Amino acid sequence: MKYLTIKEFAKIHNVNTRTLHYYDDVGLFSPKHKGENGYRYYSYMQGSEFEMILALRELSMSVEEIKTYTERRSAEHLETMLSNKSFEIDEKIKQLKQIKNVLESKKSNLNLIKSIDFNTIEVVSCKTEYLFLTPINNEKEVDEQALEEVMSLGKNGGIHRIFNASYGSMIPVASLNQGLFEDYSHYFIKIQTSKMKNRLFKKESGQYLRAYCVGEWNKLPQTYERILEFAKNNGLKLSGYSYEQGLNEMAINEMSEYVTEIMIKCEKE
Amino acid sequence: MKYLTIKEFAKIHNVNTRTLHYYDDVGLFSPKHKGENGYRYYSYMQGSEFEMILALRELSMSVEEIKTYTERRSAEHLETMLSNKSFEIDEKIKQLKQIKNVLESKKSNLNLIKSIDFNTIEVVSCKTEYLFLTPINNEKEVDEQALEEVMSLGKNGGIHRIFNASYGSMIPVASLNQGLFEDYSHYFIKIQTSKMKNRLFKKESGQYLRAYCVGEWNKLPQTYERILEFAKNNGLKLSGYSYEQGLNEMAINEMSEYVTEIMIKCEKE
DNA sequence: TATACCGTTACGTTGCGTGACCGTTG
DNA sequence: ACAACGGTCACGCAACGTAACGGTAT
Repeated sequence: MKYLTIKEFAKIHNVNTRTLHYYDDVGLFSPKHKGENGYRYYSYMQGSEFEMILALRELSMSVEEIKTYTERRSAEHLETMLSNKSFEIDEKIKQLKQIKNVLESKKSNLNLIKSIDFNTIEVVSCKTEYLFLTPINNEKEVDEQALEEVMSLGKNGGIHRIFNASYGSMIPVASLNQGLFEDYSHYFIKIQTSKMKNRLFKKESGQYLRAYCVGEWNKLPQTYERILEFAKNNGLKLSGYSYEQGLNEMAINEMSEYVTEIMIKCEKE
Repeated sequence: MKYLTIKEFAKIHNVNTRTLHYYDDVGLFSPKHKGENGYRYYSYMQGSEFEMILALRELSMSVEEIKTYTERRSAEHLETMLSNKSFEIDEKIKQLKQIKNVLESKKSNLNLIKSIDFNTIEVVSCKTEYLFLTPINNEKEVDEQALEEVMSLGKNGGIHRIFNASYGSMIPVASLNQGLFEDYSHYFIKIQTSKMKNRLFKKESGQYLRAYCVGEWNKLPQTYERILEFAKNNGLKLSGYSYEQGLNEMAINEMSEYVTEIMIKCEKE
């Protein structure tokens, strides 16, 4: 039988020779023969075993895991492992698609922002949303348990985070009416899920007044004044909270370009 | 404004505080404020930036890459990056699907093997296959260039390897007819691609005699004798090469269970 | 005062990449 | 004699995890 030197074998399988050294050292994959000179000689046939190892590596199995598998080789063992991996691949694909969705939505958001006239105040209709709230400035504690649950929700898809969440803050309309434009009562995280509704704050569907504020936080009071005037002129009754949300933090370098979206529930009087 | 301590922030985003320390150290992501006591205070609003970083991390971008991006923030920059990442995700998904196919085929192979009667010799029809050959025991060199090309082929899918390849060896029928059952002339790697056909060895489609050999290599000569007798008794003319291939290396612990599949082109005389 | 936080070292981990240095092979 | 291999150290890398030790907030 003809043997391949380490370099030949490495080239065929497109890995660094160091990888073969390493796998030999840790006992994951060793050459069929070692010469008296200490040289490693690989059989051509070892290729399929090695490619299998590389495939498992590609599925981000650790060397240790792959090793324990190869050491207890058997048909059933292999079969269950293959099934598990198949399943995991599907999960991973789901996860990637989810992240892709997030990125795509960020992208379309960017385009949306381009076309917005930040001076216009409009009334738009919104669907119901669910928010995880953190109260500010009072004795109430964060609902730790709810937070746990929100986190564990994501785990269903192998993701234990809330990539797509948007973050914002709320001011009660009552405060606005008193001119207290910085009386923030809560921070919120928007949760996009159909489950767990009962443990989250429900942002009602309906008509919302929408305005924008460009620049630093200190420009917000002026915007609120404009909003209140607009509501008055158009016979709109505001209720609930004002929801503030940054739109483009990821696309700007200076706070002067920062765009805040403000939404407040309203009704015709 | 209310700030979150490092632990609170870490909990919300489901990371270790050390990660936040680290990101602060390397300048990727720092708290909005530092107290006189040196404490890190994160603003709630930093959440969406941080989640973005986590999303990019999930796409296996290095900290350095993410950093260079966040440092040169701009709408176009963000947009092209998002587009690139979207594309890469699709590639990654393709790759995962490919690996999954490999695993699935290994699995069905396992089941097939279970149901095979290794004593029967049969004539079956095969499709054309393309093999990358390495000559044994003669002056001819490996076709380095062809190997390069085979390797680079895979790169089209982001994969630069040939996971699903099966490996085997060949004996000329002429040698078999002379009783030279160990006169191996080539090793082969089966390439499953439609491209590059002209640089690869073509294993013709047609009728093939198929036999199995269970156990060590030294059992092969006996199998070849049975094959030759079978061919004689059935008026079959063998031609070309005998193709030997291991079927279950990954599922066994002892060579005594090793199954070799032997295929030889044949025609009715 | 207790204890649960915070901070800063600092060492360990995985899976190799990249030498350095020296012996072998053709 | 030569280059081009091979071998064995051995150090370095990312991206943190996990203490260890001591200060701070409540």
